[in-house]
Amino acid sequence: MERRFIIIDGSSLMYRAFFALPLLTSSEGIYTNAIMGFSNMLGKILTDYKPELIAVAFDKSRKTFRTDMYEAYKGQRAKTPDELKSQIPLLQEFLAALGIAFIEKDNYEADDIIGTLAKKSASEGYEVLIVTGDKDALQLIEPQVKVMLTRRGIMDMQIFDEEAFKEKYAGLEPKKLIDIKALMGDSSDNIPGVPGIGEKTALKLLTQLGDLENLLDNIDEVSGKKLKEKLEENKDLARLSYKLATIFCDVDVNFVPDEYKIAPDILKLQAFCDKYELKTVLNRMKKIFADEFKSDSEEELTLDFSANEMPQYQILNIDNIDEFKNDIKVQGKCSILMQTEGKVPDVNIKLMAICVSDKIGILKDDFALVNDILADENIIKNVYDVKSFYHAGLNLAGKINDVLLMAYLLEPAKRSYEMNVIRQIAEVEETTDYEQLKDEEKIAYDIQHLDEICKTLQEKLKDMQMDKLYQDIEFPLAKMLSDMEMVGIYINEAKLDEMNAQMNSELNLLEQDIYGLAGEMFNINSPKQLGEILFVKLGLPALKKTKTGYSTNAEVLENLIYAHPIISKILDYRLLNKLKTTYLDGLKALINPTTKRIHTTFNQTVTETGRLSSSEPNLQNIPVRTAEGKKIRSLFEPGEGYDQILSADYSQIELRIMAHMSEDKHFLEAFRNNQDIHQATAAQVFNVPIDEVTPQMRSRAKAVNFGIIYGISPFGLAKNLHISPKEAGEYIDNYLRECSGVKQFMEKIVQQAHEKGYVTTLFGRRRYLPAIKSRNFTQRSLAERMAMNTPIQGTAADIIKIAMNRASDAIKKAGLKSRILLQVHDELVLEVVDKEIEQVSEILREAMQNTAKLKVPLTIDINYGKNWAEAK
DNA sequence: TACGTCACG
DNA sequence: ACGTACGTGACGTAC
Repeated sequence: MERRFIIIDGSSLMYRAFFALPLLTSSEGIYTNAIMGFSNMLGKILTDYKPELIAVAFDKSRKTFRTDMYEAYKGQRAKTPDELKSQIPLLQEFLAALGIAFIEKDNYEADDIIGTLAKKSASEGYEVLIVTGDKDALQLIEPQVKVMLTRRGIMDMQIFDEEAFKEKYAGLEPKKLIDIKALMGDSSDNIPGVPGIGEKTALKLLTQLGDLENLLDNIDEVSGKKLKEKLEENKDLARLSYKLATIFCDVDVNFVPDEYKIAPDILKLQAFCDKYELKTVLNRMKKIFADEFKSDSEEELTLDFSANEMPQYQILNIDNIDEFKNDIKVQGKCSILMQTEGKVPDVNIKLMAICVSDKIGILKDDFALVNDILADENIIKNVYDVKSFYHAGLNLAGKINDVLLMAYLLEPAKRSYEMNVIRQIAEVEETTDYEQLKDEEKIAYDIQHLDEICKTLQEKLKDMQMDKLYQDIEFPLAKMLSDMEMVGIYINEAKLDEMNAQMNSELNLLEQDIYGLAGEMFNINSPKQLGEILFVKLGLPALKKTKTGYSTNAEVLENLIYAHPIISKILDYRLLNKLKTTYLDGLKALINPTTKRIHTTFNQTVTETGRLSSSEPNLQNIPVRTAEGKKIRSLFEPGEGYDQILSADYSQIELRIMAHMSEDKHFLEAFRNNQDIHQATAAQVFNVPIDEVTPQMRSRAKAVNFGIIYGISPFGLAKNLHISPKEAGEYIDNYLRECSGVKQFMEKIVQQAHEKGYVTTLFGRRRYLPAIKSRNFTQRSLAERMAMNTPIQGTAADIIKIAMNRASDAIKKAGLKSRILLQVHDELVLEVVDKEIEQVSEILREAMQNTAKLKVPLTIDINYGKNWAEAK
């Protein structure tokens, strides 16, 4: 057995747990959310790591509460320090019942105790895992000491060993965290650091000169005059910071293994949980310590499990699978769930559950046993997230009900569609404390009601007339998206590296120029520091404020461009820095080492309008508008065996949909005659012949057309055109008077939203807008603009989704090698071979232009070239 | 975690 | 008097 010692930072984890959960109270009014969160975390660690020894360290001073956090806390009444402190005795009581050592020492922080214990136990051969929410502890990492950090909330953990640390901190050793802190400081720990040095500079200096002492001895070697001065002036402060940042590993605590063995006392635990009404905590702990408790009190244990209605399941294998399959064939349907691991295109199945009638089976390794069931087109399958099945290489046939996609269509405004959310959408009650279950139990629990959930969701879809939307659009699209994701897109890494080096040197020059013009070093990336420099030190006029300070966005800066030479440098710096960090660094990190391609995720259940979104990386916002940006786009090239990147994009699809829906006669006519729509609009609203429309008139008309799509308002248009709201209002009035069809349509759609509470697309996709009844002007106005925009944006999304399905089928049917790689809302991007270009173009025209029979034609433009930038 | 900023349609 | 153009995702800073 492994000798594993887990040391928990009680202070920081209580604090995290306190914030992660809503404020809970027992009926006697005692706060219990921190203890609840803490016990969840403890339970998970005990189950996952089964440590031999465990200890919880605490700050004796208990000054573990930063006022800034709870003041900023939103969504409910702010939590107070007293509410946290009152839960500390509960934690002590809880740990005493579990027989877990609780250590605190006068004048020492939890970190110091942890450091000391880690050092001593490691030297006696223990594998140490420190669990904390405080990054400081990373300096304690050694070959035998790892640190587990909580990220968001408390249950999301990340383990750091030496390697992981180096990856995060520019290859530096964990011990160097102290040197980093000594330079950059830490406001939350009251470590001053050297003013003007942030993480970026600290890492650069330490990579160059090793450690703080060596750096302070060799300040000459540092580049940048200002930086040198700063270091020179603040030597003592840096040394003091170093001391403050160092965790003291020589506290007077002895490491006696026996003191840290876990010795739970069932009666005490029961009394504790009864007193504070922590039933789920008791159940969880009983399950974990089932063996210990069995000998003591058999009865308690049976009582315990009757509290939860857990499904019974069997582990399936070659010997018992046939009976299961027989049942499925007789029923003609089954439910299948799985858990996967790995990233596209290397996805493996971790766990699979299969359910027929009330029988639940779990497969742990030989997943191929059910391949014939999956491929049987006579068997209906209920699943969750069909795209992940395709990712795992499974061949699915027969009617597939994906509860994820169905739930999204029913309620597209949900932030997530975990199974518990879907149960709620299907109005199926949860009969257990779901979050407390282990993986295997969760999947068994999820699958037992899947058929019932599915039936409800299907009925709802049918009632709302969205069953076709599921069957004809969203479900087939999942396969298409999976194919695109797995194929990925090739990016020229050598060119990317070259561009990165080039941008780095340009950024360094700009940085120096900016520091020179400002007269000091500061963090250009910090809007706060930048605002201070521009509007206080340099005394430039502050034109706009944000809720936290001065606004420094591009619009503000452009207005100041003649006021000071620093402004244009900052704009250039921002542009280049954005391109480098988001695109060059961001894309490089996501190149798959095996395929050398980038595999984005197309999210099918994110937007409220029905659009797709793309993430990790987002390939729907690759630069195109500036010359510098186009260089990034030019990195995307056809992969091996392909000749060109081809782009097919809809021309003015949203305005065409608006024309169709509103039946405005001017728009219908302009599109039917294939006119330049903005020019035609200008002629109409400015009442001039079409060939007398000036470029300015056209660009104003264009802005108004955009405004119409977004849900027009004088303020928005005024801002966009840099005119007064009054003047903008006149434009709008004029426009709506001339285009009365548009006006009627917009009024009708807002009225419909009021009456029904939702708006729909041409294909029946629905978006609820409850705020439309709000008495708050801002919220109601926003809902009204959404009511106008969603049918247009959403219909465009429906149309391109259908087109993708059709195009993909046609390409497959024609047996072509060319393939679709990306969708960018109104554009499809393909890699093609030269000899197929004509045929592919023909297929795309047919698939995209004839998707929907609108009252105006839908047209596409096709372009191709040696890279994505040239396919324009 | 929240905010500001900026990339795209 | 109020105070916004619609829909996204990623990065960096500061809290």
